[in-house]
Amino acid sequence: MKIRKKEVEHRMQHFEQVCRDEGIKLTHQRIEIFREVAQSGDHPDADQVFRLVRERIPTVSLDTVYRTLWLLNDLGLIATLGASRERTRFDANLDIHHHFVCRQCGLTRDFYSNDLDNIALPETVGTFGEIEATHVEVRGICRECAGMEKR
Amino acid sequence: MKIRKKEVEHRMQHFEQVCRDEGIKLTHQRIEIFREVAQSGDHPDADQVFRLVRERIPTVSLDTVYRTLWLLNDLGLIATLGASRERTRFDANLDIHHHFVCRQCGLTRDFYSNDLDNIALPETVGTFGEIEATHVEVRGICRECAGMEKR
DNA sequence: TTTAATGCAAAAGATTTGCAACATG
DNA sequence: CATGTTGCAAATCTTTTGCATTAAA
Repeated sequence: MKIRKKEVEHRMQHFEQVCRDEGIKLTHQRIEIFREVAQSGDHPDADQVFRLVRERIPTVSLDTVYRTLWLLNDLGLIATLGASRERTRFDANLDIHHHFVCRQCGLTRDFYSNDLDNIALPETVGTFGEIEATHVEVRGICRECAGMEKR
Repeated sequence: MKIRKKEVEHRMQHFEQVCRDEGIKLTHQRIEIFREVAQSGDHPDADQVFRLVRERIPTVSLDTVYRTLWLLNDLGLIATLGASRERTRFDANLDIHHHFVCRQCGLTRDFYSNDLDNIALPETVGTFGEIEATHVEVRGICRECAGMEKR
């Protein structure tokens, strides 16, 4: 899935602006790495970005791709899906439930809500495939990481 | 966070029943590995389970923990959080949006909904920490994996 | 020209696999 | 007792890091 040209251009401009503001050098590699993520609607992983960028810059290295993706993430120019940088976590709670996840330490708490269990989805979603489960993920900062327990 | 004893016992019984039904041997290791996940409300990763189980079975190995966790997952006795077995994926879409994720191939599609952007959360969630973002994750099987495009 | 960024190679980390020894049903 | 399961060690795969070289501002 490709993002339309107009939107990609807009994202590129925002990226260049932020880099200039932050005093971050606009290298050939960074521009192409950002462009690949910006024009893809497929939420690629580091290796996929690497392969795509390599078509245009054959000498690019995988570690530069990793460094750049995390840099872009820290600059708020891109985001990670799900609980990033985390390993797979397991859960024996098989009841329908939802999650609060701390973006700092990864702490995850279950919560329940009949309202959320029954939320209506837009029809578009049905066109993607067969829906099996819907769950709400709340991201934030837990009490401990926020220093709330000290007050 | 610990799950209450009654619920843990219930989970253990279900686990033993499923194993018997499936002809899967109830080894000392499997029982303790399942017990650790069943009694933890912290959604541990493989290494955390390994450390906990090792306190009771000092000779247990990490690879047995991995094998067992995936077995339990395949049996539907436990689940993984987020897009399991997947690497970190990146997204340049910074607008508020939600995701449809195929549990088979990992395909991820964005969708939008004002209703979902503004869902009300139960008060309990606020007690976990500071809420920053709420997003809905729909899990299912995409058209291609379901073989829907062939019909 | 100055400083930050890259590529390389190696290290570190996480997860998986082959196989002989062992425990369960 | 037969077969599935374990532990070990090694392999594999992913991600990160140190450092000399190179390129951006």
